[in-house]
Amino acid sequence: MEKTNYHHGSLKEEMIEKGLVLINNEGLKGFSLRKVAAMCGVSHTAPYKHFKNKEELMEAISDRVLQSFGECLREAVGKGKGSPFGMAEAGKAYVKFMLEHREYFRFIFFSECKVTVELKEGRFIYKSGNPFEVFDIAATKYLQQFIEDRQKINLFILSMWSIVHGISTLISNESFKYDGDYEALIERMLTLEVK
Amino acid sequence: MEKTNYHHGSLKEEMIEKGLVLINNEGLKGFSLRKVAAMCGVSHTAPYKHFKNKEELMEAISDRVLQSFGECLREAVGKGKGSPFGMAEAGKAYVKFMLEHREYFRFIFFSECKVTVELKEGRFIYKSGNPFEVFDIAATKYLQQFIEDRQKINLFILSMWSIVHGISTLISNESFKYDGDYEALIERMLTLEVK
DNA sequence: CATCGTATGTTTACAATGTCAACATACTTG
DNA sequence: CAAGTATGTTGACATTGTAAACATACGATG
Repeated sequence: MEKTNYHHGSLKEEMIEKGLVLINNEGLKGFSLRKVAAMCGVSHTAPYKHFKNKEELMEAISDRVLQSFGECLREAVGKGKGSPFGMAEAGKAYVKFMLEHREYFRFIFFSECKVTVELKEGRFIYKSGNPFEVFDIAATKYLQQFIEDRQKINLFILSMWSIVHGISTLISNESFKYDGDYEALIERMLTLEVK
Repeated sequence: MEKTNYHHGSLKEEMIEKGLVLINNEGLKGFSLRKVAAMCGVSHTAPYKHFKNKEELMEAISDRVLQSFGECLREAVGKGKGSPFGMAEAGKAYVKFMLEHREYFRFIFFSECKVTVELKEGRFIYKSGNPFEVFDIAATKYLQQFIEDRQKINLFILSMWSIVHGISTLISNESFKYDGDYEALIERMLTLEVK
């Protein structure tokens, strides 16, 4: 349908899609606005009609990744119905996403990061869709059956997030390497913690 | 002693020192080889006589940071003599270092990272001085008294590293914020986990 | 339907950065 | 002292982000 070539038609969307491809191929370091523009067959300043600057493009891409990240997590927790280890399921899904999409994981957390959670006056504050959400959900769904102390639950949630985010960060950063199956290792780590 | 100005005398060392200053002042994003060179009052290519490239300079700076990081950790674990919570002490020290040197922490882990640990054939492999070392030390010092299963100890060590690295990463990255005292929060998180 | 304003692209230019090559200076060692 | 080497400088270039000025096409309006 596009003959005229001058107006691209859906550059904003394609910038995001090609951006995802570039991240996959060249990682965080290789990512540049000009490369993405070139991949879209467009001049290097065209993107500025759709994004204020590079950071805004990166945020748009991050949002896209975070969306599918969130979907993976919600689905994983949805499966484990009533199991007391709903938290562990959430944690495993978190790490699994990183294992299957290392560059995406690095991108959302190692570049300008939009994932923000606040613990304020004893309550977690975050935007819906934030990957953290899955732990909060799992906690309300399972953990409250065993623990009533709200503060203790918060600590547990935060610990779970920390541990899975920690190991994910270490692995995706190549700071930690393992000669076995990562998922099995995580499984053991998490059930050890939950005991 | 330096009159002649042409030969700096100790540029390599000063590049590292001024690099640390720059990281403190402008963080990871503001760090550039040319800026550090300028801070040393030297042309922008002079550093290439001492460092192969920017990355090598960053590694030298990282090494310097890792050294003081390691000292903090070893000291912290050294203090808690015989306490079963030696691991928690190590963990608290890890996070404390991040809290007191956020930009350094970000630098060593978010740029070209030299911190590498391998779990191979049931044993941790890492270079001496690696911040991970403190957990291994604490484990041999305290944990072995309570747990004999080597694999379980490994999982515990890895979990401890993950949780403190995770929360450190989240905080230094501003992904997690808390309206109270961070150190107290960590304390509660770790003792909750150790239980 | 013609026109004009606006959305969307292009060209050109510039500054910051990493890096290389050619050259300059000073230290050191025989 | 002379020569060679270590250390600095100058100048150049490619890559990148970004801004300004200009070009084109789409769509609403008369």
